[in-house]
Amino acid sequence: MLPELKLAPLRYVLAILDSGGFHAAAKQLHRSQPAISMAVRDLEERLGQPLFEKGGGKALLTPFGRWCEPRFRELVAHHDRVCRDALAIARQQRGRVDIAAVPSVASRLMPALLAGFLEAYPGIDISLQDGHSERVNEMVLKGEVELGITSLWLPDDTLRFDALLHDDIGVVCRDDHPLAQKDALHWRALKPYTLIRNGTSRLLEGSPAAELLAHSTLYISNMISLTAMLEAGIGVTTLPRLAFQEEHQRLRFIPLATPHLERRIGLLRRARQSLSPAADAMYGYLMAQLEGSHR
Amino acid sequence: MLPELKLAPLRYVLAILDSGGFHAAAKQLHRSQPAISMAVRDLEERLGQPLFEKGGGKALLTPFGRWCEPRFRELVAHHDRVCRDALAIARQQRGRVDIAAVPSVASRLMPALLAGFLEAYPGIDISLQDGHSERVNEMVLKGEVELGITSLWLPDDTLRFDALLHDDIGVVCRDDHPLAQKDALHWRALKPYTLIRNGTSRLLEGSPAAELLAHSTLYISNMISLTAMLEAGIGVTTLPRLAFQEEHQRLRFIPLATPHLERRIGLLRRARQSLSPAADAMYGYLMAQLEGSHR
DNA sequence: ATAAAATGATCAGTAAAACTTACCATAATA
DNA sequence: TATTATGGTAAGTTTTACTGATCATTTTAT
Repeated sequence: MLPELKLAPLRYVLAILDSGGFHAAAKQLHRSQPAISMAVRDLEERLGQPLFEKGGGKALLTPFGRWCEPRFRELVAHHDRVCRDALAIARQQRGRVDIAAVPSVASRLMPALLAGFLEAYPGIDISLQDGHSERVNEMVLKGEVELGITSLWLPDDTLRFDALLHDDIGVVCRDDHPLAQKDALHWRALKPYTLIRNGTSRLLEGSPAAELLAHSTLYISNMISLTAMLEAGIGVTTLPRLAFQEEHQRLRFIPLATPHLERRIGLLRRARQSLSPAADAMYGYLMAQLEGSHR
Repeated sequence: MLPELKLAPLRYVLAILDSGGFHAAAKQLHRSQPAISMAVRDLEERLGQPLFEKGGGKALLTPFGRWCEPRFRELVAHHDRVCRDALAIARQQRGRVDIAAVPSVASRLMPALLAGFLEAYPGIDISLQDGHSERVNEMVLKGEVELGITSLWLPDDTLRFDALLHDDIGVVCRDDHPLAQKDALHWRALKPYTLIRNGTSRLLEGSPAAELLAHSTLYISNMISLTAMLEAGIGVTTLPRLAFQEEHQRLRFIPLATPHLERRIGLLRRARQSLSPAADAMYGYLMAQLEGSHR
């Protein structure tokens, strides 16, 4: 029914018009002149009407050709636009990544990392949102973000986790607390004190130290509230080192030596789903930057 | 630099998405399945990114592929739109003709002709304007109209004239005028009477009757004014038969027998310029309708 | 007026592309 | 576990697009 107008002949026609003749167009397009003639003739046959006047020695458009010219230009321009945009995205010169990270990573690690990424990939837009690890997990799973930076939650065959760094668990208390002078702790050393649980406390689960959780009666999810509690000397808590905010001068972080606990922070992505070029750039960048640096 | 995205592979991709698989798309497109696979792979290589997920058995888009899909659809749709419109014009199902005609033809011949044309070519828009032959000539020459219907003015090698009909020159006078009873006239019979010249009077030039013009002191260009003058009995005039309005009951048309003068009415178009498909339809229609009918 | 140079068209042969048939590997289905 | 999907691969064929040589006209220059 509809003949297929290939783009090359359309370009030939436009080149003829722009350069003023078949020979000039041929040179411009690095083709032989008969190639141009034949392509134009084929195009005219498909359309059922000549585009160029046949008589004179010069290449002049017919009225039909004059009607066609602007549409051909638009169509070719449209093609080139789509082509250019697609390539820019494929080449990671443009695009967008949506990332989610646990708050500690988002606030402690990402600023420097994103600054470097923004410089390396100036055309890529980034959206970063934080959430606790469960929420990050869910966002990746639901496709709300392409990449998550989190501690591994539930190993899932629809998700893929690539470890980036290990983050030791420790105890945080005020500097005048009896524990504050220690260099390393055994979990039993915490038993006499009030333990404030927080969002990261479930990292203790499955270890001997889990016993502490059972005796804890205070749970604070918000990090700001938690540090306020600790600064008020109400109790102690456990935190991964990365989640410990060093700028609080009266708080101390003491590594938990026995059991040695750590969370594995890494990149989370859907397993059977490839990344967008922009996300792939981010993925590669993060892997390269954090490879070995904190392990 | 920019790779050329051929339209066929884009259609393949869309067909895969619409039909849900490579095999189904192949059947729908009347191609073999490997043809689809190879075209898609080639397209992916050109873009530098896969469009479909490789792992699973099903045809699922990558994020990059999801970005591409709507643009591919738009591009293909754009192509089809241009293609369809161009074909409609080429096939004379749509388009526009601008015509100019001398007033007599415009009012006496064109109504019936255009009615027929409108029926035969329902998609074609027509613009008809009238003007004296010199003006029609100029409009065709300047490209203001594609076709003129006029008596040949100056044979010009940039214009082409195709005769349609011969229009006899005669004398017009009131029914009580001495000449009104004659069947045919010799030019000298006019000498005693007041001759009113009009726009068609120069048709007498170059004939013996031209002598009459020298003695005429009244020139009326407007046909309504001219008939009013004739009805008032002020004088007589010469007119081609087609320009004589038979609905004026008190006016008579007497053919000029000696010299036998006629104007050749025909189609005027630019010589070295082909017609738009719509104008070509009009040209062919008019030639067919008037061929022989009035000659 | 004549020669020279330019225009686009034509034709045969060739290189490139797109496609088909046959077959393979893998994943979902019965 | 056999079956029937899926899509991928390879060799061979058809189709398309192109080149090089040549021609007919028209325009330009002498």
